[in-house]
Amino acid sequence: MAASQGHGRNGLKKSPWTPKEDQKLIRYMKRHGEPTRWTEVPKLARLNRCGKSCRLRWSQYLKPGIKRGNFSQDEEDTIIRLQSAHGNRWVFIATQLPGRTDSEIKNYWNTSLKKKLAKKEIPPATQTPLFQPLLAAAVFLDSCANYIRDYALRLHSDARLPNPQRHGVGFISTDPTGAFPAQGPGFNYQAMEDPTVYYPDQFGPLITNFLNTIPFPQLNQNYAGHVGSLLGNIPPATQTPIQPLLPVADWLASTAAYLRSYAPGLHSNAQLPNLHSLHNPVVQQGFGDITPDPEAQLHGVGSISTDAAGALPGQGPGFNYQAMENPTVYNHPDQFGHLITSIPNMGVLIPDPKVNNNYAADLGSLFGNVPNAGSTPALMVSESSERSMTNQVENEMTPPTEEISPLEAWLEEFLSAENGETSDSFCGDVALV
DNA sequence: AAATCTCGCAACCGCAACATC
DNA sequence: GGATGTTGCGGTTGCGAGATT
Repeated sequence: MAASQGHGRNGLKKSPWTPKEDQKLIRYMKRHGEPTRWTEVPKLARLNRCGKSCRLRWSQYLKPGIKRGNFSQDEEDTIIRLQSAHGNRWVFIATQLPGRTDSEIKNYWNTSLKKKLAKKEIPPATQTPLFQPLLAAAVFLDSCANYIRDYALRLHSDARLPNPQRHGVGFISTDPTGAFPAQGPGFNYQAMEDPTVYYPDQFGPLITNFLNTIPFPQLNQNYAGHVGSLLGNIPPATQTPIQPLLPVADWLASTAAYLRSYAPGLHSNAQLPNLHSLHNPVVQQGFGDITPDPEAQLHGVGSISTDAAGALPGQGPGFNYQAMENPTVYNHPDQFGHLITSIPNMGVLIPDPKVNNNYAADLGSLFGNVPNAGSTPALMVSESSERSMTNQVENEMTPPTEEISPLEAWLEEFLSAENGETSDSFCGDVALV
């Protein structure tokens, strides 16, 4: 233990908990439930401990439902994946592993998993220059999605837009002081063009804060434009607000999931086919002395992709960075489409074609900031497993449509290419911009 | 058998954020 | 608005059991 055996300066005990102490604490918790002030607990439970120690003992070891013992392979995989994507955010990681505590996961990581990974000599993805910006973007997109879900679900059925005809774009905003007088608690749906309609725009500062956290000016611009256009596409007159809001949240969450899934795949020895296409000093600096391929200028967009079978020749293991518009740059078919098809439950897709286009354009901006990314398979990304709740609500609210979406059309085309037609035709279709 | 090493775990520490006075 | 108290989180440390020498 970090502290010396026995007692601290204030006379409180600082040593391993005894079964007798555990029983006292358990008894107290059974009688009174979780306290609002832990500092009161030692006194009331007659324990010679500080409140902090009691809280820790209860939340990490004594609380019912806490799972002890060896981690399963599934749990291990989850920890590795989440740690890679989110860093040492043990509390968050613990929420994905029912019954496990943040402390236990942290210990397991520090004592076991880290060493295992080191033995495999996997270069830490966190060292790559793209890693942090991608995750920063993912975190923000997730928070936006949560915002939207949270507020959408709180909407009353009689919630109304302040003046959609006049202001055009409705926008979601939070008001820290409470609700609009005429609307449900905690929810504003205000005109973005005219933030003074009800209150000063609260969303602006949020975006500003976010933009300051990531070193991708192009992403920033595209993001700001994107959010506006995304929400601007909502036809407010024909639907209650909840219907368009949830797909928006879906979109944001799926984009975040996409970023998270790719960031960990980056390796420090990855090579870019076209460094210049990124137009980003952070990335260029990070990749050091790699000489850009002048030929690659033609290809425009570099895109991150994984190769299920291994690496492309001359690149790092498990990582491709290839030109998306021209998958034959390295004489390999595009690996990106294959990866996407491996995502479970793909097919629950974003309903608004405009959203799709914006989405693809946004990805383009992330990976190279070139126009016309709209025909790339990036359109297809959807990780529905992370949004089951939303889907459930959405399915209840939205009547099923018979129309085939552009995304589904693309998927059919892709699958038919996979099932017999030459992969060249598939790649060509996808690659054309 | 004794000494030493290694490793996992439990507990504490320090800091930041938040709440209350 | 500032001071003080409380909580939550990630990092660190030392004990103790088992393995190795």
